[in-house]
Amino acid sequence: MHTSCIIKHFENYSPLTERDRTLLASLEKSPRAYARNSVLWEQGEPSRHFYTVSKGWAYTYRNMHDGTRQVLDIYVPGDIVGLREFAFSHRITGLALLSDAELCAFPKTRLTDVFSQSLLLCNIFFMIAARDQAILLERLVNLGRRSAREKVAHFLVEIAERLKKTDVDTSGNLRLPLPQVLLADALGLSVVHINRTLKELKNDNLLLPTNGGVELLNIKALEEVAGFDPGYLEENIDDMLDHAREAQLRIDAAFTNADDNSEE
Amino acid sequence: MHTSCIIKHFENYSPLTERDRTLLASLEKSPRAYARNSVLWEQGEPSRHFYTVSKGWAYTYRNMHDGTRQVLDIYVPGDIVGLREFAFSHRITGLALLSDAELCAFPKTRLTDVFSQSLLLCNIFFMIAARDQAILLERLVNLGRRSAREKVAHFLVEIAERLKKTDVDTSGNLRLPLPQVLLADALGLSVVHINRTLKELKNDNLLLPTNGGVELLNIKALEEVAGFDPGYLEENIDDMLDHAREAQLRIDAAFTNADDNSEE
DNA sequence: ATGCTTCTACAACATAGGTTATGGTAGAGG
DNA sequence: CCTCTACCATAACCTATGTTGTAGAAGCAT
Repeated sequence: MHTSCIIKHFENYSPLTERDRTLLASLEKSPRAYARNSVLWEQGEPSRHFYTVSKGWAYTYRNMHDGTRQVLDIYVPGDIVGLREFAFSHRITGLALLSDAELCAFPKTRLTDVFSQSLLLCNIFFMIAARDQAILLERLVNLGRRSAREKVAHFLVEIAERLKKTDVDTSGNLRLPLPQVLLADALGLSVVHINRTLKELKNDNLLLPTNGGVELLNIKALEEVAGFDPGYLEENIDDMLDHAREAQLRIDAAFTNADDNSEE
Repeated sequence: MHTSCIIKHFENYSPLTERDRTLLASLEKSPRAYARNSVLWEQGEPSRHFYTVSKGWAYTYRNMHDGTRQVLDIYVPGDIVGLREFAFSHRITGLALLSDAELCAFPKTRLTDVFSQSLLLCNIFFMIAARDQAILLERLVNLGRRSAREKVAHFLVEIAERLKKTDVDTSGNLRLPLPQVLLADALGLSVVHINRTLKELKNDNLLLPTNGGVELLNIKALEEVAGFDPGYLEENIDDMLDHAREAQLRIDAAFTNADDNSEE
């Protein structure tokens, strides 16, 4: 039996009890493979499932009326996709793949069941949502108040940083499978200008545009260029999770107590 | 005794049981008044509380190294502030006021307690987080792929739309207390260009820059200019909440059962 | 009133980034 | 092998928006 990708992901945050693990596994259908450039859904379609990315790269986007598009976020292995549609019956963004990938679907409605059965998992889900927000926030800053050069550097560095929490190999030079059109649509720039900017950064020996992607040569220096401050990726959650774990124990105790009594 | 502002806010989403109401009220200290331009916190400070806005306007921002700043979101009465720091021990953005205001604080740590005691409230909190994300997403699109004119129109219209769900009077012309510097910092433009753009929109009879704010004269036409699609503000959540309510009933039943037995 | 400060207004000039166009390369598929 | 399709590269030219600077109006403290 394969190791569930969502369990692996959650154990990045906190050790899980056997019960939590069973619970998580229960809401996961087996992973499914998709080809590069597949569109998993378009904006407007009904949204009934979340997905976890177990292999490969994905991105969400929004098509504009004038034919342009905005890329909103990139997903790497271990990320959860679609959480933000919790409050919506329809997809508010499209999802497509940057590489061949494997994703696991699980139904939205079962999320509340999980909440009811494990306080710890409920808290972790909430934290993941908070982290997603922090990333979007930083992306906002990026679009609003940085030059093209800084934008590109910051975007690349952030993704490199996120990859570190993954089982993707990040030793040596890192190659990100991000074509220049995608960078343009993510950063609100034109492809031409992305190209100009990459050339500049290449001349400074910071990166190397390769076919269909970018190879990072000097992450440290890129962080410098970007004015990158990793604070928004470093959650500090142990307090909260301890609290949740204790509360869970109290609940369990109450239940067991009642059960014991009723069995006497 | 005053009506809790957070209860009012939550009842926008769903009717609450008496128990839910008590629970919510329990985590709320009484509202406190703050003066216009107060800074409630700076980025980097420890974050121990959430706030609900019961009166007035607030905004979050991020100061950049080069002295510029990015305004990230505006808050109107009924909004919850600080949820995104759930996963962080420190503030990742600053919070300041646009007008005299009243806010209620409640401690972060108690949120997990609420989660454990009411599935419905837990779900509503999650939905609010999802909605916040949807708003940030739209703001991203705004910054990435729209002209100054569209940006301004979209931003103003969105806020007008959000005000409708509030007990603020939205009949007649709406005056938003947003100075031009704030618009600039929110939309990634210079004050001068904001000024130019407002002048244009004023010539088209769409709005009227008033002292320290903007009066909207023709929201319909502004929506046209912005290409505004309100979908991202219209959650569809009844399914999820029904589900949560049922699950809560099942849990309660199990508990009561056990209790009854133990008291026999 | 007097002077602060904050916000608005507008002009002249500068530039980052957009647009259009053309050509190149590498892989995918018949 | 040839064609198609992605993606990349570079050039010439254009414009939306930024920068700097100056000035006036409105609110606020003394």
